[in-house]
Amino acid sequence: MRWSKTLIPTLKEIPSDAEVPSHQLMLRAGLIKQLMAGAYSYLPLGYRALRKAEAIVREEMERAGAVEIHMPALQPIDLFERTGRKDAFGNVLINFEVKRGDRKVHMALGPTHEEVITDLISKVVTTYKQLPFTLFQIQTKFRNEERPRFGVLRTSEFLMKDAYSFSTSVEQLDEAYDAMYAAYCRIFARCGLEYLPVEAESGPIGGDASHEFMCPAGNGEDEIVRCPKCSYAANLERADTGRGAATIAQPESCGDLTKVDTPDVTTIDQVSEMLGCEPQQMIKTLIYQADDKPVAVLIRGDHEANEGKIRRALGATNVELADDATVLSVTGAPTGFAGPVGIKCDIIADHDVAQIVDAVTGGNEGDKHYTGVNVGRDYELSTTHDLRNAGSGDACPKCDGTLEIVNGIEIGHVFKLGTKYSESLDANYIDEKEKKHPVIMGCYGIGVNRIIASLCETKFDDNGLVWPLSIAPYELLIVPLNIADEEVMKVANQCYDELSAAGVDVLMDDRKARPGFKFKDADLIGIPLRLVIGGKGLKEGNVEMKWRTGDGPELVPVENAVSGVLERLNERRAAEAASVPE
RNA sequence: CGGGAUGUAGCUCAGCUUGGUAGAGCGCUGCGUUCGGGACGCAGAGGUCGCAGGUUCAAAUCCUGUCAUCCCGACCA
Repeated sequence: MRWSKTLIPTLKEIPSDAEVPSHQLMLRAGLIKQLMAGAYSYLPLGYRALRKAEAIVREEMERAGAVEIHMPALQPIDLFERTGRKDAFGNVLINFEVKRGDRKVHMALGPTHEEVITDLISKVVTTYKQLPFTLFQIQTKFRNEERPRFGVLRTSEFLMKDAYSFSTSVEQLDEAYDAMYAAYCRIFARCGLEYLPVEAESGPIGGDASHEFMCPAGNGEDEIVRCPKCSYAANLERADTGRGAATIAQPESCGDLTKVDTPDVTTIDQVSEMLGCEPQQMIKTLIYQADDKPVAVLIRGDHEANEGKIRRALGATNVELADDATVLSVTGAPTGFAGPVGIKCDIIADHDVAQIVDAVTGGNEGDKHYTGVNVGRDYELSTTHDLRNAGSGDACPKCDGTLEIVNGIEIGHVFKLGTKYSESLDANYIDEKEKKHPVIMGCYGIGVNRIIASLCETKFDDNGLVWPLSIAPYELLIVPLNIADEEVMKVANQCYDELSAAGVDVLMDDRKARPGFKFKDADLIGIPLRLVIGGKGLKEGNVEMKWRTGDGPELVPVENAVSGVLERLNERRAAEAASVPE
């Protein structure tokens, strides 16, 4: 492609409404242009990069045995009503009514396709002989994000690869899951991304039923807990701590249990300020409704409760904070004054709670708190659990290391769904004995735009983008320094023709511009290899080659220009391929 | 949905406090000189100052409303 024939509107200055690196660079390098919050046009360079990522995703899906299909983005709303996800999605689901003759049709723009594909399967699969298989598609998804942000990192319309596996047994599901997991590792490695598979909250199936693939990045919206010493990594929701159950005994010396007045003071911060104590001296008492049974959950004041852990510790299927009426009936006080002393329901506590000597808790009476609360004397515990979010400094659950928290961008997610959708949408098969079973499903998503955005967010320097060869919009940039010089243009055109014919993605900067101008743009758009053809070099019979991040240019005789480029590109391709796991 | 900020030329911004002919740099067009890391000169084009009301003889500037964008938080199958 000749620069003069395409559209690459580079910007010298940083647009004022871009804050994170990927947003700034994608705008400056002319990859994208905003239409509205959360919706961007992809310009030629951006779209080429996106399509290269898409091609890699497609290749690896097929290599893993998945088969491509294409489903409608328009979906009837009743599918979401049948799975209960119309309410679950809430405002995120873009849905509307359209008129057709004298009736109205209520439809949604697909935020994902579990419903549609399960409905499809329910209509075409009848017997175990058809299973297992995995289908995938690469398609635009729509989600009404409450707050789109960070340029292309979080948008209301985005390109997603979504795959779904259909199995008759857990073993088949595991096989499909492992194949997708391996394919994801290859995809992100081929895309030149740093990635980290982390354990994720897996819902009712439990076990290692869900992994998120994260790209570590300071501006990532997700928090990852990981151990620098071993390979343990999990998202904040899911991360275990290496703490064991506490020994539960009344402290040897402790103060008296005292009830104090704390009018209208309900939060940890307010109480600690009024009573002059630290939050870690306090016990947060949260009243949860666990499958319709109220339970008091004790967490140290400075910690955050983790509902997934609470649910697992209680063996409950559903856990949510209790309403005010329940709180009143259990504690005898309005919300904000709950405490373990004399409470009228079961109590479970986090490990750290049992260690607190002379704790401050709610008084189970309006406008009252207790001080000097001690386990064994003022309330009883039989054991303790891990009920809170892990934090930086906690012990690793897998080794003797110390956990740290890093931010990341979620670029992929693999998930063992089980029969949630097949049951609600009647996707069944019959086994050898003609017995009917719901199909066992898995789902596997990749945000294709996020591959590009994550690269832009993590691979750049002061001068601009630094693409890996595999995703770069063009592999080679030919820069004739003076387009008025016939000899220069002759060589440039010849290289362009021959390299294009050899299958190289070539961009030639044929603009009438001064060399410095072209070099700046070349760095900004970050094409990996640069071939500079100038009058000075040609006099000596040379052209120049330079990698985007390499040291100064390398002189190569004109006659070796084409073969030199091909050699270098092949070497780089091989080097990039070498980092891809089997 | 709560909190904060910003809307003036394609981009970055000044002008607003104290109302009185709409500005700069970059970019763009033409001509000329240049030509190895965002050149220079000359001549130009380009803006209903986000939008709508109001106050005023007069509003980019003051007031009210509204819309949009960005940031923080809540939310995120």
